[in-house]
Amino acid sequence: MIGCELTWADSAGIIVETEAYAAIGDEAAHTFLRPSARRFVAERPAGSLYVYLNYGMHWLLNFLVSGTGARGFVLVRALQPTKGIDLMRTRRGLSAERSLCSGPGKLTQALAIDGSVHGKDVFALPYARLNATLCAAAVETDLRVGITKSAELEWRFLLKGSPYLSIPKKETRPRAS
DNA sequence: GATGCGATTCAC
DNA sequence: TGAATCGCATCA
Repeated sequence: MIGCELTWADSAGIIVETEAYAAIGDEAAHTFLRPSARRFVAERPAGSLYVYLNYGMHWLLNFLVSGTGARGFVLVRALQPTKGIDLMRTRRGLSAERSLCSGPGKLTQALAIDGSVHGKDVFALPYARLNATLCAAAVETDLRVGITKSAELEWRFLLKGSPYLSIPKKETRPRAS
């Protein structure tokens, strides 16, 4: 999904950062502890939006996805704003384009996404659209952010070199001698 | 019912 | 570094 443009009503952005959460065996995923999340995976089609309130204040946007034999969620963590940027500035209460969508809670605020769309099929929403814009996006992986369980998995995906990431890739720089 | 804990963000 | 703030799971 890195490099795809997410259009949401009046605003849009290119997805530059995501994280994967597996429905089975991933201790950091909601499915690991929550029956409601497991039911969601079992009952809904791929493309369903899983939107939940984090820390009591931030809406986080996930897509239910289906792979070869495995299902799970893709958390959208950062966008490069492309449309409705002034609208985003108003919703975010700041002007720096770099900061409008550089975090999972920031981008939902910028796009005005909240729990009212939880469970909806993104392909059935008239005002939502997901389309590829980059044919050969350079994708890097990194450890997931803010995770304590199953923390060793490199399931964060980044558009290489993008200035719109929530956090830059943790570099394994060669030790100075 | 009470308690604890986050897939975060922002100000100090 | 800490506060804001709420849904869900767990336990009494």
